[in-house]
Amino acid sequence: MRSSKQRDAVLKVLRESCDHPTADMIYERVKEIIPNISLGTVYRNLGQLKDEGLITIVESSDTKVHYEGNLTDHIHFLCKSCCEITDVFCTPTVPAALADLGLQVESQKTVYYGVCNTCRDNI
Amino acid sequence: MRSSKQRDAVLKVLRESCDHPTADMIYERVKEIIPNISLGTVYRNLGQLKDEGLITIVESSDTKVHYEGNLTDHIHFLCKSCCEITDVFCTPTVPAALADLGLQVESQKTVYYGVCNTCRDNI
DNA sequence: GTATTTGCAAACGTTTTGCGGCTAC
DNA sequence: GTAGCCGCAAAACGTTTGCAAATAC
Repeated sequence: MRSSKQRDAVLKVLRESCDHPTADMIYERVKEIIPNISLGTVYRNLGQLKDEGLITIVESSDTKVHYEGNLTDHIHFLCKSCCEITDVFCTPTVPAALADLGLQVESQKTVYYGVCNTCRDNI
Repeated sequence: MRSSKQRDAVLKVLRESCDHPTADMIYERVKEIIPNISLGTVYRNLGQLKDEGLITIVESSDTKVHYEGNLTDHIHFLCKSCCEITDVFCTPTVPAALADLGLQVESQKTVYYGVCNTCRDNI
């Protein structure tokens, strides 16, 4: 992967974003640095950065894909009403930490990542 | 919400699916019950069933939306390789339960649901 | 010099929507 | 009878891709 100012700008924007922006939100922000960047370039770079493990995708129930530039270990609080995701940095007892923030947990969903047995056998 | 055989069929298919099908997967399965159902109807009913809380959306990193008809409390194991989601029903120590299934956890992501402070103030 | 990246625009796949006819109640 | 639902098809939306020019090394 060669260096490019477009990719640097996309990564910089994502590192400085504490929300979980979609591709077009990132596009709008990157345009402030490189006004003539194209949306296709943003998508291509997001894909490459993801493949390199420099950014992650936030699992969402949205049609749009949400990106995350903060790789620090943390969990997400998702508002049922506005769907906004609040980052919560890990503490021994997460629900207690959320309660301190005034956030009342109604339900939770946990996703564990790894390689399933079928795939492991095929590699 | 009035009853309709189309919506009943969509719900039945989802209740009997242990994978986490997308709208067009559901469409294909419902067509076996109601051959002339249209894709638009499937989408409309999925939206209504979701609004009624009878089904949920699986948070995914996909462009397509995945649906879930199993409302029993459980967590998801997502394969990094094939992206397939395995349901794991709750046990006191989840990673141990996964180890018993031969699934090695590399990382995890937890999402808590509720209503954020801003939304609570606006209601 | 060449392999990678870019901007642009067209193509693609998923989801939503408008419409006239049908159905449940 | 009428409000809600349907099938159909077109539109809308997010994302991907092909191409010729520009760029990094």
